[in-house]
Amino acid sequence: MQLIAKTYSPQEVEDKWYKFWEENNFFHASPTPNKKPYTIVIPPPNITGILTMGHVLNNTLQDVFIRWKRMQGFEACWVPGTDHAGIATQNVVERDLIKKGIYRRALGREEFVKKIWEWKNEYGSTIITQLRKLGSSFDWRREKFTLDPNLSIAVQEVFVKLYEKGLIYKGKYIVNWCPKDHTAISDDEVNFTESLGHLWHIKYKIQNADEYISVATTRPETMLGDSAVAVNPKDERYKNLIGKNVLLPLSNRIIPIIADDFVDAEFGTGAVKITPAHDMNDYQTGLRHNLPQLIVMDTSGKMNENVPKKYQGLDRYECRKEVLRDLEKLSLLEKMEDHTHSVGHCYRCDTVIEPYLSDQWFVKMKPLAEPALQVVKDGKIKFHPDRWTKVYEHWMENIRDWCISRQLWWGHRIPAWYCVGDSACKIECKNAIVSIEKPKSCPHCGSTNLVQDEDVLDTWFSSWLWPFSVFEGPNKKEDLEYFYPTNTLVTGPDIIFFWVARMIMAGLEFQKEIPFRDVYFTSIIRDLDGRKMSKSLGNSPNPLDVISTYGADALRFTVIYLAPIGQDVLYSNEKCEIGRNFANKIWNAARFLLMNRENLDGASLSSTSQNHNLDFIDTWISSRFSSTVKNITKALDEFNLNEAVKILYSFLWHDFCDWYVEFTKHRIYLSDDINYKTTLVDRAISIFDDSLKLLHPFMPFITEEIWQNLSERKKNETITLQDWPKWNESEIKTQIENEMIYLQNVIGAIRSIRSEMNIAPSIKLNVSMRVSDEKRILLFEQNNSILKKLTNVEEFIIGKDITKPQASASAIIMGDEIFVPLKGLIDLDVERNRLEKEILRLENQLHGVMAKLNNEKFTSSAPKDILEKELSKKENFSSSIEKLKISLLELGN
RNA sequence: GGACGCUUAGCUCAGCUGGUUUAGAGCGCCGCCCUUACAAGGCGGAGGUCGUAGGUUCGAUCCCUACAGCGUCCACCA
Repeated sequence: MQLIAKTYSPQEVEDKWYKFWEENNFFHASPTPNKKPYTIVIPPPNITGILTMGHVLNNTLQDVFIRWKRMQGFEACWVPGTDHAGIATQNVVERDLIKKGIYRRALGREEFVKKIWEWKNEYGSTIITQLRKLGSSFDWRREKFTLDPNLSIAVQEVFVKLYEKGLIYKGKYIVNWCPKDHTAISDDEVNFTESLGHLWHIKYKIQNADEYISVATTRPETMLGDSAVAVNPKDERYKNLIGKNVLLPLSNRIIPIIADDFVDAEFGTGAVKITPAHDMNDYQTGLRHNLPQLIVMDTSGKMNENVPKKYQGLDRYECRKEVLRDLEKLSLLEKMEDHTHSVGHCYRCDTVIEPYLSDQWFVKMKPLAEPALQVVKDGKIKFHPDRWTKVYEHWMENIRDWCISRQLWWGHRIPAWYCVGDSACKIECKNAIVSIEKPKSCPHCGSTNLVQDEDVLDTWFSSWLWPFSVFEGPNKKEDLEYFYPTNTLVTGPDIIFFWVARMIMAGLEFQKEIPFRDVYFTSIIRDLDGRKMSKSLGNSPNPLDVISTYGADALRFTVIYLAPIGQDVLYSNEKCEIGRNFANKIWNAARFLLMNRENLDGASLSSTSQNHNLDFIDTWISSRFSSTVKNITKALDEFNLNEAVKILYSFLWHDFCDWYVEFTKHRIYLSDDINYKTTLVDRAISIFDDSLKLLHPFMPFITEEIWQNLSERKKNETITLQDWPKWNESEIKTQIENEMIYLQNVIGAIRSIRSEMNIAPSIKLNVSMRVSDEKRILLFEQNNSILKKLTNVEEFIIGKDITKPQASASAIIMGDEIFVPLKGLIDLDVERNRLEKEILRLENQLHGVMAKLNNEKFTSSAPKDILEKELSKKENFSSSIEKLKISLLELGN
């Protein structure tokens, strides 16, 4: 007997078992011909990340799938790893260095990258190591990092392939520029937030006329880069101005008034200033009208040399103030109104994005998107919940090219080279040479003076290869063949475009096969007020603290218990009491069994125990267990872990502990037969043993701890590798389950009467029952002494023709009448009240049934079985009412 | 502007393609119990006209329409 403590202490067992699992390599998977693979790749957390509740949910779900499949006999492979996270990491390390007085630019690229690697080697595995605390059964031998040499080669190969296929191009386009991070970011990395701004109306003077045209803008400072003023061609107000020029204030440049359909005559003044280098729409308009693209800011968002001297060097917002002040002085500011609009922010640092014209690399997405759209439409890849497929399809059908170059130092450098040549240089030499290796010389002029592109690739450009790049290495071919495509991807819906969609494209393009079959989109964890967990709000609990107070199992169980598929979860630490209390319940069930086992020690069991027939309750619990296995397996197959955990909770707590153990307890106490007792305990242990297996994927630590103590185990035996229980359809016995419901109701009724009549638990009662059915009488006889224990009844008098004792409380259970003589124990008014209330309730029910039955349309068109059910309901209700009325009458006498 | 989701007990949510549930669970609440596994527990109980208004149907928490509130995503916003 080792389970002595009355309450379970996770802290004392969790680390021990993780170490045991890891040292025995239970989680390692390798291609095994006679076993089916089941593969999950972790959504690689950023190396700068710390463990959040989001990670907890995400990784718990994956671990449940993996552990379950492993027990089902699959070669289950869960690949751990981390993401280099370009901008995020570079920022973190740069900030770190600044504290030490070291500056990135002074350090130089090579040294700075070296510093990041040092940082990575020290802190980069923090988060993934923390996942051990959660019990995650990763194949640690396969841990990967997106910047590992093998994975980097994969990135470069893919880049070259796409380039050669014409799907990667370089060009000057307007992109989302982050002035703080000094890099372009993709459309998807921009967060729009509504904010209150202003709409300024500025007067531009028409050239050679004493007339003005007013333009409306939210960004006056960009007027320094204006190339035109546009109006709608149908706008009567401005028709005569089209083709004329205006004098751009402050810069005093002459720019044309042009007509373009995109201008909405209703908005603002109906005239728009066009700044092709600093606005997405204006950029397009500029192309249509062949307008000059004047860049007026530098990469930090400060005004550059293309603006009048007084504005040069000013930050864009300071410049705005100056421009407005100057316009005011010139009386060119017609009016200012409040205007709410959405403003793009950098998803990393929240700085306001500047649309910025620059040289960038892009991936042409349409050709990649088409097959990726198809596999989802065809159901080859399924989303759970399904509604995300619509979102996916919409995005894929309207996909835009992907800007993949980043002006950072940390990441995969673009494998493109430029001739910076010699005197012999030709125009073609300026073109990029795309190649994994540095070319020996320029193919055009022969110069050996070549430099690599300064930019690195978007982090997602390595992430989208993750489901197959993780298998890069010496066994690449076998591993890929065996483990790819992976089975299930578990991730948040927030990265459906960033990551999920792109992985599908990359899988199909480079492996000619989908990367995974099912995508499980997790819930978003929020606080009790429904706010997203975030560092700045300080509302995100540290999972490690939660684990140390409640235990990893409790945390795992709780998040799954709280997270139905596709719904957000409102979480607070206190909710972990659900999991903790459940763990404790399991713990005590184990204590009960083992204490009894110990008391019986010495009794031999094997041969004699076989001689004892199964009691009613044994058949019942087997039936319940089989249903439970069946239903849990079904729920897991359907990705419904929340449902699975509830089924298990209810089975273990209510069926097993509340009823089966309670019955068994009294069977043990009532018997003198040591063999019988031993049989009972062993049966209970056997069912409990199997139940622990069902629970193991959800609560790996406590189940291992108990399982190891439940019987003699061989060295290095583990619940982790036990077979997932199978159910036997023939053991599911509806008849038995109904009989049990009957008994539960009888017991419940007696307890209820006792409680409502305020009869002390210590007072023994006598109970008579008028039972119609022979089988039920038999059932009573079989369980008589246990029923007496469970209800504290002195004597049951059961029969078909029982007369109601005087002054007794009564109740009706599934047609049978039960009488509890009260002989002065209580005020009969209480009972009268109780009966009247019950009669009223039944009468209401009957009323509803009669409404249906009196409706001819119902009786003529309802299906037969429904009709019969209503008829039998009617019978039951009216006979019950009658019986209760008689009881009520007798009470009055 | 477009799409999606949510609205059921005081709180957080189930209710899986219309009649088997007398609308359930956990927490909270009320009452009784420290009964030899468990007070992180046991037993009993109160509490809901299933967001509003229509419609389909013999029958609607469930299907349809409109509306309201909350939330999310996409697009656009001079």
